[in-house]
This record gives sequence, structure tokens and C-alpha cells, in this order.
Amino acid sequence: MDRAVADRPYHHGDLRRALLDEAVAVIAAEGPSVLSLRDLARRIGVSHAAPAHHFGDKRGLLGAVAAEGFDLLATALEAAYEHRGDFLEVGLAYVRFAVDHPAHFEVMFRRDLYAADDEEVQAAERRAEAVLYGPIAALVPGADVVGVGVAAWSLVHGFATLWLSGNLPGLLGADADAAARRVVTKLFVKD
Amino acid sequence: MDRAVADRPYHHGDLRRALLDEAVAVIAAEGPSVLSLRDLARRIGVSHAAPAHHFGDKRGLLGAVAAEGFDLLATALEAAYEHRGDFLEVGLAYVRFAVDHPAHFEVMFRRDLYAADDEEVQAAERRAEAVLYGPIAALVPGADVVGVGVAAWSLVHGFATLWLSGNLPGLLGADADAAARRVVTKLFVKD
DNA sequence: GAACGGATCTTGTCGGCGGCAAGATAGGTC
DNA sequence: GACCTATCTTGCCGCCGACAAGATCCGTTC
Repeated sequence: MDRAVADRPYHHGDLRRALLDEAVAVIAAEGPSVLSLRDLARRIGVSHAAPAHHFGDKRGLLGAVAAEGFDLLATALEAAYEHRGDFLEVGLAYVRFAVDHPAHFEVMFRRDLYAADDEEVQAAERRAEAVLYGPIAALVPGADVVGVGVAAWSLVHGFATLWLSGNLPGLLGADADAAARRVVTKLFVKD
Repeated sequence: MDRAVADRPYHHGDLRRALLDEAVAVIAAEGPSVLSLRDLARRIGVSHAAPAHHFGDKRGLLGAVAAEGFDLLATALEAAYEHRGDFLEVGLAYVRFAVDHPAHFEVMFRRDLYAADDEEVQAAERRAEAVLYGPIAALVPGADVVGVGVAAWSLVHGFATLWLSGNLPGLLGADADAAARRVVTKLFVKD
């Protein structure tokens, strides 16, 4: 820590990236309510006002985290759909994203944490939504696309939320992917 | 406001209840992140340290909100099950509870907001869980009770969460109950 | 190669918040 | 009427987010 204070050059190099990564780490470890710009700056070794330059304010930082999250999610869903062509796999990829990126996931759907009109967020969000509804219309022609889409989204989103918040009983085991498959097939597969 | 300061007696009478109600109102209006004990005290007209006496700290207050929420939820679910005997109606009652008590619902499932070992919360929670899993075993003997239970819970919980956070498209209309029925039947009813 | 201008970061300050401690007041009990 | 406990107040501390003003660095232009 003394080293960081002593050697550090006036310009960090990529402070924005460093702040985002550190923020994600802190949120994943202790939750977004604990996050503080000053603590973040302290961890990285810059002054307490440095973060404001890159993100405006705290909401700006969290908006950037959300935008990055929606972008990562869209990429993951697109990959799952293109690779398997199976809508079930898209749902499982949604859960996998949430488990692998809990900090992003939590911030994304906590709209009180960032500005509603954040353009960066909205663009990334539209990308993710397209993968959510597109395949349904293609795969299940004539279906109640909106109803089925929201049901599927609700199921995987609810499962991911409950899993991450530790609300699910231990009965499902520790393997999130297997548990998700067991649960999600209750909707997608008729028996 | 002047009046409140002038006339107020030293003892409030039911400060604990007043604080809880005001907290719920503030959370419903502006979200839990904005909530402040000092602002709460100011609204009610007591000193800034008065809330601490009843709840210990901020987490204690939010724990009380969560406990009250789980209790209200358990009551609502029990009533729905006993009245209709239909598990679909229990799911819809879950969504209805979330829409009718958004502040309670939000706090309940944000475990970072209150102490994990809050006994009051745990007791109320066990009550709610019993209504969630009990009927499945009774109504669908031989089924994958845990799998179906978590699927149903995930579906209604996900729908409620997405609905409350404003993530669902306008396509579903403004009537939460009708929308929920349209979505939830995708899981419960085979076509 | 020197001056300029914008981007990046620092220092200093302000009000508000949560938490703690010590004291004042009220209501109940013997 | 004395005591005792629950309730509430006042005063303080450190931390936080936001803002303003200034320092430092880098690329560009002439």
C-alpha cells in the first residue's frame, strides 16, 4: 500500500477499467450497498475524487456496470442460441451468466441504482431483449409469444435471483447448472 | 411541521409502528437505498437517535420490515390455498402480494439489507415456505416436489420481480393480475 | 521545440448520514 | 413518594458523496 502511494504516477493509465473491475469485485463480495467511491479510490491508490471524473457520480459508475452486464449477457445468450439452436439452452445460459457474473446481474436489475435514461445501458439492453424474444417467434409459430417469452424469462430470472440470494433450499445441491436444468425443464418440456 | 415540533410529547406513543409504516412508505416511493434513519425521524418528528432505540440500527429496522413482509406473505398464501385449494391461485396470490406490498417484497429478498440471523425473520420465513412446498406434495403425489416447487416459486418470483422493477414490456398491459395469470398458466397448465 | 488546450488527477471543503455515549423525561411499580 | 426501567434527546465522531479550484500530464499545432 505504501508502494502504491509512493511509486504511482500522476496518471493511472486505465483508471476507468480498474475502477469498474474493483467495483465488480467489491459488489460480488459484499453487495452493492457497501460500495463506496472513496473506498474504491483508496483500494486502487488514487484520490477520493478521481472516480467522479470518469463516471460523474456513483450512479454513473453503477450504470457503467449495468451496461457492461447487459452487453455480456447479450453476447452469452447469442452464443448459446447460435451454437445449440435450442431455446432451453438460452435459458440455461441466462442462469449461467447470473451465477458467473453475480455483481453485474444484481446491479443490472436494480434500476434504482443507476439513471433510468442511461443510453449506454439502454442500447445493451435492447440487444439482450432481442435474443430473448426472437427465437420464440421463430421456434414456436402461432404461440403466445409474449406470454411464453415472459414466462421463460420469469422462470430463469426468478431462479437466478433466488439462487444468488441464497433463498433456495440446500435440496438442489451445489451445482447451479444441474439445478437450473432440473427446474427449467418443468416449463420447457411437457411430460 | 412547526406544529409537530411544538406539540409533540416526550413519548411518541407507538414510535416503533410509526417508524415501520413511514419506512415502508419511503421505500415504496423511492427505494430502500434512499432510506435514512435521520430522515425517517425528521418526518415523524422525533430526534435523530430515536429509531436506534427500537431497532438497534438500520439493519434492524429493515429486518423488522422483512419479518413483517414474510408474515403478511404467509398469511396471504395460506388464505389463497385454504379458500381455493388450487395451487395456481397460491402462485397468483404470491404475485398479488408483491404488487400490493412492493416495499416489503423488495426488502424481504434483499438479504444484504438485514442481519442473516434475525430470528423474527426466520420464523416468519418458515411459515411462508411451508405453504409453498406443502401443497405440491399433497396435490401432485409422486412428482419431483422440489423441482416443481422451485420452478413454480421461480416463475412467480421472477415475474413479480421483473414486474416491480419495470423490466416487463408494456405488451402485457397494466393489470398485473391478468398478466400474471397469462404467464403463470404456461407452467401450471399443459396444452 | 515551444506554446497551447484538453484530459486526467489532487486537494480542500460542505452537508448529511450511521453509530455511539451520556443525559433528560415519562410511566409503571412497590 | 421513591425507585426503576423504557423511551427519547443532545452532542459527538468518522465516513461518505458531491462540488470547486488547482496541479499535472499528454497530444497537437504552429
